[in-house]
Amino acid sequence: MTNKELANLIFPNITKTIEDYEKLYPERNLKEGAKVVRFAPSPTGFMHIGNMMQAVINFVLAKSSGGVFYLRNEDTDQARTVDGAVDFIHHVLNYYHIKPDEYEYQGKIVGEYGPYIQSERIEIYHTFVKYLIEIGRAYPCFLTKEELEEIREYQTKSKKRIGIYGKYAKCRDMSPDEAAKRIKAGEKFVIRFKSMGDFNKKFVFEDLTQGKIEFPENDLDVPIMKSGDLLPTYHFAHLVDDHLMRTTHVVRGNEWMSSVPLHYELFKTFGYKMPKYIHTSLILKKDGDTIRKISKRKDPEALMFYYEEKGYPILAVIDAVLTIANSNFEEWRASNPDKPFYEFPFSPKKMSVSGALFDLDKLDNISKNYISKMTAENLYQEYKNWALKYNKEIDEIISKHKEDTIKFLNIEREVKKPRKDYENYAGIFDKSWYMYDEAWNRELNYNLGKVKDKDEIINIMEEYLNNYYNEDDSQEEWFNKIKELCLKMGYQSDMKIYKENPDNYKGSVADFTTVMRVVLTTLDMTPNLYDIMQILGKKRMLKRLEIFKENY
RNA sequence: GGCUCGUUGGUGAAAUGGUUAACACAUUGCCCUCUCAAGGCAACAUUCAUGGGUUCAAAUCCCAUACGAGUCACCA
Repeated sequence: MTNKELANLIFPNITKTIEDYEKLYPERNLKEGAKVVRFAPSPTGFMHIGNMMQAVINFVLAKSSGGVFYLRNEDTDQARTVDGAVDFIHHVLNYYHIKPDEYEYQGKIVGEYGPYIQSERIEIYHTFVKYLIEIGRAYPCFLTKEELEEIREYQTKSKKRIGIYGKYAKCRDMSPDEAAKRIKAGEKFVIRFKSMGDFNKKFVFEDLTQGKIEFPENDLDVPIMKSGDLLPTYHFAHLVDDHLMRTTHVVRGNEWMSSVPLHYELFKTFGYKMPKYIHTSLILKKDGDTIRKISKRKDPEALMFYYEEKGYPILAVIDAVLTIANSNFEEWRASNPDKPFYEFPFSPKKMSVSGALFDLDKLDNISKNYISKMTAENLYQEYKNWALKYNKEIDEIISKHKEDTIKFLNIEREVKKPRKDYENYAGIFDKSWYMYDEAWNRELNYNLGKVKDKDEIINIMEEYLNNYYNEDDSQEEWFNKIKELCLKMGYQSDMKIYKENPDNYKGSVADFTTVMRVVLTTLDMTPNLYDIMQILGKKRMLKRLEIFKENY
């Protein structure tokens, strides 16, 4: 029996050849320098921040070069597939507006190079596997789990390199006749690649991020097709798909670096041009004193749910990711504050080689800046969208008081250096609840400062609200009146004079306004009091005073 | 254990043999100020994992050591 006959025995229904596919998926007709990239997650878990980084890098690479960004679903591990993972990937890409040009979802294929779901490409893989068997570069292997375990144990004990190579590749030189006999007898087998590499020889590989790296040649006979569902392994699918889909740049996690020798040999065997590689560093997490890989289980911020639930602006998350991904992004952003992120000239060489800690403080900072630059209307809309999804009570309140909410959000906003109060939408209500009467049915804790005497406080408030406050006053008039009353009641309105002789007064104008602020909001730290009073109006302020009388 | 990569402050990092080791975040202090936020001004690595070497000169080049990471599945 020949190899060809053996191949036919294993794949009796495969009639196409690899040349057929070559014609079916021709070279893409793109302008010089256009990059074809892919985001190829496996649905074995929910999309996390590391995936996000790759998606963003891919998107930037494609957009900035006039290329193609496609999404491929790597679902060859059927056993570990997680329900909802695929939906979530699409949701995230949509939510962040980093949509692929080509994809396949809910039965719809967009693009000429599909199917884009690996489990639907099984015939294609089989064609390529069949070809390898025909030319004698792949073979069925009948080693059982137990036998493999034995080999590994022996190798470990005798300090040999671990893996199926050389004399350990027991089925490598089996005659096609025997293989056929065992297949016909119903024995389980995988297809292994027959490596011709020499571990003692080296070759140089160039990674776009890390530069030239010297590797020993691959000499492992790695499985390329699994026994049960006959799906390809990652390595083989990578070869077939990235060749046929005409990928020019592969962005993938650093954990793939060590399979480069295998991939190199695979591409060489078929005579295909290898794509360029950008191996991204891991995202790490500081856990007490140790630094480790960020964990989906332990770190809520690892999963992309987190940022949406907290209500971080999408562009803030993307900027934070790019800040980690590329060391000169921050500088670029500083000089191009209004450009879309995908115009950033991403340079793989500027990627950090070692893993980076994902810094939530940095995200907060970026996010505060973004939110501070939104218009109040815009922020209200985003805030409402968030509340609609994650907090119905807040949604109800802010919808009912839309005008006041926008006014409040606008305090010290339309100025050159706006306030930076909020890092995400989830945090807004905690910093504005006191503006809503409905929210006052909580346990009240008045954060008073120097002046704590209840009668004195009531005295100040009544005097002020009844005889001084006028809602038509400008901020300057408002403050002059406060100073006037404050002097009259034994406080000092001039901070400099006060500081010279603090003992001569009941307090300063700051202590005086703190009383008002706390009665009206319970807090000693709020945005501009004048604006808050304007929004509240006299009637509600009097009501707040009543509440104070009852609760303090 | 084999292979590969890495190690600059609390964090992200710049510097690619040449005076005081950029910048940003965080932290702390001061100023401004009705509080806060913002802003302004400071402080924060006598030193670039450690030890040798090359050089007039090293965080930068070489060697060794230590430590860390990834990988070594019919998982991706």
